[in-house]
Amino acid sequence: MLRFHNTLTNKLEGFEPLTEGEVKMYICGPTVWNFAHIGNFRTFTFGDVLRRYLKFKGYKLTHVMNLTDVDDRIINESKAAGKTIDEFVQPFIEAFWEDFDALGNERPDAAPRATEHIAEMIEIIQKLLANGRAYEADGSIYFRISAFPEYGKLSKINFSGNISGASGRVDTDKYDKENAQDFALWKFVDADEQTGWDAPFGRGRPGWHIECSAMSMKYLGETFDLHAGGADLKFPHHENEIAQSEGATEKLFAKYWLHGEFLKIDDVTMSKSKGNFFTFRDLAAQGYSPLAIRYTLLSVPYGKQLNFTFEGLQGAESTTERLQQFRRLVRESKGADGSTAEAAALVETSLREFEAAMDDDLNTSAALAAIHNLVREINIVLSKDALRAGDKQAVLDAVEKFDSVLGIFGKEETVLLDAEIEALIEERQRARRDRNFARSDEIRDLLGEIGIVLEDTKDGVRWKRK
RNA sequence: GGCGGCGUAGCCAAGUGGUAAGGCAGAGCUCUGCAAAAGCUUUAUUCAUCGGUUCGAUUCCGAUCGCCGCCUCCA
Repeated sequence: MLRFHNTLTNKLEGFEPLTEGEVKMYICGPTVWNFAHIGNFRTFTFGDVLRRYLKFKGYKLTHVMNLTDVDDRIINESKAAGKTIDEFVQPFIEAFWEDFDALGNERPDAAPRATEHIAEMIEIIQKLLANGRAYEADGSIYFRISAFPEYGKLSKINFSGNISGASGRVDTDKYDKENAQDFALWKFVDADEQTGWDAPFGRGRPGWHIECSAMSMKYLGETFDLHAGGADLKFPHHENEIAQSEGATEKLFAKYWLHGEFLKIDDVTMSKSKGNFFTFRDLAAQGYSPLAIRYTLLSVPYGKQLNFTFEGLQGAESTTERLQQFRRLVRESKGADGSTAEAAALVETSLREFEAAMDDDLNTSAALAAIHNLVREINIVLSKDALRAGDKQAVLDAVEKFDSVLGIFGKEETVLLDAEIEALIEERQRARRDRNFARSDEIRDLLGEIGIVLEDTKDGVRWKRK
């Protein structure tokens, strides 16, 4: 039974979608004002594994992830650059998908942009104005928290007390709001302001949270199964989404809320001021493989903080190479026909443990352990030259299943020897037979220079690209 | 100040009231003309510290120390 930690109830709950066999899921996507960093991608990769595992479990899935392409920062920066929002944001959207794809993530079924859904946002705001849960003040339309008693049910923050006083961060005198916690749904702009949209209640631009309410409900319905995002979005973003959506529809917004925890670097929060801020592109430029980065992001369950270190990333590099090597060894094995009970049991155990781990709130650490155990055990069988043809297929099938969820084995290279490379390898073999080691080493070095690594095994020469 | 999480070998870490998964690094071995690569084996009497509950605690409770997050835009 698949279970998730639901932030809404703060419990591990069995997953029961609203409609049997179908899941509708929304994940908060990036704000495309800059290149996404690996912390962002931890969340999106978690979302990807969530997506893939739901499909693995046989659910018919609709998966939506938004792109936030309007907020104060984007507006200010695009103005400063003398560009329209579209012009400013476009390169970052392209870069985002490039990185997203390179990390082996599957694209969501829909990736709507906020600026293309202003009409839907306006509609929600109108409903809230009509039912008294929104009001105009101080050049904005605000959500009236006092009219939504359940406010705080996700983040468990108690607003009856002294947050404004204690935090010292909200200067209540500065606003004309009824309540310091009331948040903006819409901000009015002057008629001649370029960045603005006309609405029945006045020209303006949307607040920070309304977009996700509008887009999720448009594509998934007023009530849907799963809403996920980074832990930092819990409050205020997700809390406000709930307030706006449920405040407008009077219906449950999302049944399960999952939150991906933060990624730390050397035990410190990632931040530009500390100089420990890495984008995916930084790491790729340093020569780290997307596969190893993905493996690192998945090595710790999504609900726990992950401590990113270069030592760990280097280790992931070795680990993913080992996994690829394993699949290659199995693929190339030439055992007798038939199968053995032992090998079948190893595969069966590994698959069972893998699924049990993933069922347990996507415990990827334990799932990886199940895979590594199979790799080790089958390697032992392989070293005795005893992997039967039937078992070989079973192992390959298992690997394919694992990888349909985690995506850590990478693409299989089609091993096609260039005639030239093949000829050189043959020449080297002749030289070795003749004990002309000077020549054989020369050839090995030559191939090494063009990135071909030779491995002499008892079954002959194996080669791979470095 | 309020709320929440974490502290397990050199590093990344899973996990459980009954005696510590997995990966990396290290060490040894196999293979080999030598290498490289690969594979195997091995690596914590112990789970931040101090008390308590228990037949038994790393796991439950309390205290202490340290780290992280949210409360403000943020994955």
